Amino acid sequence: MRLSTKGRYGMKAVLDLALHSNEGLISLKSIADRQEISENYLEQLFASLKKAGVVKSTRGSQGGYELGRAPNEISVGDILRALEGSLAPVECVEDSEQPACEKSENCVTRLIWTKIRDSVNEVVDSISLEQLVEDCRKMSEKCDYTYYI
Amino acid sequence: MRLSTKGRYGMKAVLDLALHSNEGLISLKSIADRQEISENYLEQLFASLKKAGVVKSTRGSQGGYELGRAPNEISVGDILRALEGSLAPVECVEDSEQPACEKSENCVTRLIWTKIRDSVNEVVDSISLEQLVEDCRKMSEKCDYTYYI
DNA sequence: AGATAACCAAGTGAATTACTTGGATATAAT
DNA sequence: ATTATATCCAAGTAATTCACTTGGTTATCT
Repeated sequence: MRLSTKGRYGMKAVLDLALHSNEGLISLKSIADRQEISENYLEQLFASLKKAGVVKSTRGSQGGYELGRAPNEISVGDILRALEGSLAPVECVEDSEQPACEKSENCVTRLIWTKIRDSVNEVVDSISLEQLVEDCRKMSEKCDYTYYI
Repeated sequence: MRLSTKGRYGMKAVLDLALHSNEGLISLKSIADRQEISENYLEQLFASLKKAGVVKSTRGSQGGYELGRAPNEISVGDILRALEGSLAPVECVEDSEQPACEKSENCVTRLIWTKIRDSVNEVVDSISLEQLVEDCRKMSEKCDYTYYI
């Protein structure tokens, strides 16, 4: 039941972006340097994030990324699902997936997987990026938020 | 965030065992046949389940497995954690793990992982094997519970 | 003695993960 | 114009993990 590095790195990267949003466009290189993540790998993650509308980009020199929406309109769930896909514990309860298997009507274990899926989604959807930024500021007032994420 | 086959197969197998518990000791072969899981693979899963006290075994001819405790004292969480290890989404919030990383005190994303972990554990600990058996009986009264799991 | 079934360790092919490599393209500064 | 800086994009790849299989040993009942 582990999150992959996509979810973990991506979460750190987007929070980093949010914390530096007052500085205008942020390059992946600067995020990569601060968070010690491969810049090329971050590119892949940001492609997914962009597709989901979590971030938007400006190309060329002095270009970079910014948040796609206001921080209070981006949830942890938006970020994680953009990177990890569905957060379902098994394939047969993926939100999109309709048919499941032919036994799904009489499947008791499926009820378990559904509850786990809903519970996880509820948690991650209840936390906004805005909240995280606030928490971060409270945690270390004189910190430059460079590493402490 | 997917469960591995250990968790999925193991869950099915233990429920199968519970549903057939009136028949005395149950061999892995019979579970393997009914649930269409490799018997040798089930052996590995049941080694973990036994270690956790979820099942107990009797060796030799006519031997087999039975539940280690009453069905109302076995939770889905007991079964899944026996098979999957901690259900934490990242290493740094594994229940056992103490040190995490040196930044954990000031780590905002860690709060997210903790909430996900707690939420998942809450769900799986709230469902007992007894409940599942009841649900199963209700679902198909005249079914022999062979496949519908 | 034979059959049955749990117990155990190690091996293995396939799939996935976590990247890297090597570009092309767009834009601003010089 | 040229250069530097960035995003964008498609493949490739080493390492790890997963999902088993293989080949036994040991215990118990008939």
